[in-house]
Amino acid sequence: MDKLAQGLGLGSADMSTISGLPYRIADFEPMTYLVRQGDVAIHCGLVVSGFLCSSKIGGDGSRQIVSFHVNGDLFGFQSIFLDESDHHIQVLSHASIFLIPKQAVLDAFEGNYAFRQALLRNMLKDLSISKEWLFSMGRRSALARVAHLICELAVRQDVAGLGNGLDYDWPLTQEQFGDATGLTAVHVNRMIKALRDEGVILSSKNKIKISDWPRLAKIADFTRGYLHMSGDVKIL
Amino acid sequence: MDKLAQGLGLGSADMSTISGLPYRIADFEPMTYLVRQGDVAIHCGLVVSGFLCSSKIGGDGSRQIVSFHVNGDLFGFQSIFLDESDHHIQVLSHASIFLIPKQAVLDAFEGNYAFRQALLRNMLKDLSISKEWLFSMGRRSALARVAHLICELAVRQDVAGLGNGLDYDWPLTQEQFGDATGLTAVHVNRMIKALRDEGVILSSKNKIKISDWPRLAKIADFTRGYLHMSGDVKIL
DNA sequence: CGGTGCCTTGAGTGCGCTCAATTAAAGTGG
DNA sequence: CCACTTTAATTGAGCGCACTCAAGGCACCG
Repeated sequence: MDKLAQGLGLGSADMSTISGLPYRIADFEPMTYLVRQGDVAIHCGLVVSGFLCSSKIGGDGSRQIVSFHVNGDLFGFQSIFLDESDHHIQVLSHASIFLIPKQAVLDAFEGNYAFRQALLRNMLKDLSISKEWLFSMGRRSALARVAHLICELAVRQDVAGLGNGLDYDWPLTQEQFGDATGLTAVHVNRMIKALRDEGVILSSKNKIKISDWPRLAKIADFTRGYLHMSGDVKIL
Repeated sequence: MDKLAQGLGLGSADMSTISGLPYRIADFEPMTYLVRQGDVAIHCGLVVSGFLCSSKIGGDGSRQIVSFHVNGDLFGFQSIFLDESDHHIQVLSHASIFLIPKQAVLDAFEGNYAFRQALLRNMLKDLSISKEWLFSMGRRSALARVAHLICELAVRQDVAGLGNGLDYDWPLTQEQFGDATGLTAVHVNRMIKALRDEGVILSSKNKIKISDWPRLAKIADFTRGYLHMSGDVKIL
């Protein structure tokens, strides 16, 4: 619960504001969908623990992951003013989620200073990450994109209190990795191999260890500014 | 001024809230930068008239446009909680802009219901568009991406009260078009030619006319849901 | 111990890029 | 009003990055 407050950028004193909401906590199995594209979403969410993604499916069935959600992240707010969700929200690991009814979110947004500020910060961060991803997709090579996402998740998982800085649980299959970077699973595999051969990472199925952060960051053209993290990051 | 209120989704009664802010209106020449990546931004903005873009420059100098701003759009809010801007904001046409000091934005966000709601809607829209662009960049072909941006700008300019639905002023050079779609100017040129040859658009240097909207939307895999427009659109 | 998912690697193809040259359009100054 | 400059659009030729299709390996799980 304290980690949660931290993740939201709230002091423990403010936590009453969050726990004052008519939330309910629910646990989910890996690969379950919280919201499907086209559904009418009734809840917004806050990740207590676990790893989620939002994705869009195109007319021809192709899939693009558009964001990840880790501990402390708020998500699902686009649907506040939109009846049908224009994206999926999917749990990728075991996860515990605060579910907050849409109307309660709007009420808290109006009535609760700490929540309002937290939501604003969260949305600005989300927006900033989206735009960095846009840059990645448009202008970075496959190798740089793969390296960049590894860097981003290292920092975000670290800030979320997971893993050990340069050494963390890798939450994605190569298929999902490809869906997030706009690549095919096959090509993601080759890029990971290239990074391994270069000696900048060590990876096994569910783990990753960054053995040469400066070089990886260089390959990725990674700077953490866009993550809007206030500090307390072990890396760099 | 009424168009402005409309763009913000505010009734004319609420306009006092906006004009109560300590704004100043400034006019800008095409191609001027309002904010540069790395600058400390002191203002946020609201487009009264004109066409702007936000862009990011990578370590190697490559450029990616990450969003456009048309009449009624609020922009530059990422810098509220971030000292240095992580992107450029550039005026592409002659433009009139409300400039609102950062602190006044925060004050209005706390003290002014209409402004708070407008900002929330604006950010959700911005986020939603970013994610649609991510899908475009990751999963759509060059032809579809080009077609998709033509569709998006048609609808947005239409809602902003510009142009004539399917017939509007095209605000971008092919270089900029490429920067927005993650393509080179040369390839954008070829894709436009393909759309012209297909008979779905007519284009001259500064104008575009969509001669077959259904087929263009089909090629683009375009649906306007993600634009969060409440209605009043001539197209479709 | 067979099944099933995921990772890995190879071979060949094509989309979008690079480099380069030409044309068209829009200023700009004499 | 016309030479001159500059910026944008257009088109061609060739290349390479990432894709597709395909086969095999490895680990986990019934």
